[in-house]
Amino acid sequence: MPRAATTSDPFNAIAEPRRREILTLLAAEEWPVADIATELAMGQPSVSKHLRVLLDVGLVEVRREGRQAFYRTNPMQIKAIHDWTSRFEQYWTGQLLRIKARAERAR
Amino acid sequence: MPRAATTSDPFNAIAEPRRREILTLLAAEEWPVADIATELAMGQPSVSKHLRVLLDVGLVEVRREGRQAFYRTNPMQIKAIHDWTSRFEQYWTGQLLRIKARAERAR
DNA sequence: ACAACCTATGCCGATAACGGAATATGTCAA
DNA sequence: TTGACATATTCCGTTATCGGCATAGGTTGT
Repeated sequence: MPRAATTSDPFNAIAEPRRREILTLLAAEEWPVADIATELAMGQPSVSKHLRVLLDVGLVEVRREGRQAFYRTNPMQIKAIHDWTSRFEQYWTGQLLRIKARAERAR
Repeated sequence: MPRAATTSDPFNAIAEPRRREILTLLAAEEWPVADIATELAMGQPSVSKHLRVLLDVGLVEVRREGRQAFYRTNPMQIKAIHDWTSRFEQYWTGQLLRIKARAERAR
């Protein structure tokens, strides 16, 4: 059995490097599909398919205007992933403090 | 072409729900393989395979002692993912502020 | 209505991923 | 050495995923 569908799990949607590129691009402002394809050197159908996945998990939003579709990142969904990783924050700060202390003992 | 191998991309390794469970369990303290399997109700070979993936991308570390292998989460690698999501932080805080402002205007 | 345009979807072949069962590797104790 | 124990790997069948190409939908302008 393969993993949970990309269309239902934000973590899985993020797993694809191309989709992370798209999210980064669309973070600051909305982009039409064709421009995304040009900017990231991808085929238009490929971009549309990735956007479809990102849309299904709520990582992007669309605004349709005539025959164009403007996509933009929905940061709140990325916050969900950020929050999950934050649960480990106490451990890596502890680790960083130990590394720092060791460095100071060494000099 | 499928996506980048789980063994080379931390984001991809994290995409599997079972592996996230393992990481959460191993965050506070190290665990031997058999205990992980019992705790999470998974088969031992399955756990070993997931740990292998997590080890390859550096998300866990091992300490071998006799015939046991104690695994623990390596928080620094999770920090890498955390850092990527942080690039979007300015956008979701902005979004939260707008929601808050709208709520206050409404009451 | 027709053509140009932008975007979405369907089909294809190749590939990686998963779980489960069996088995291999390695370690300890008698 | 032999057997019990802990973990790792291999094999197998099933399924999701990706890119590329062709094409379908929907919109605008003539």
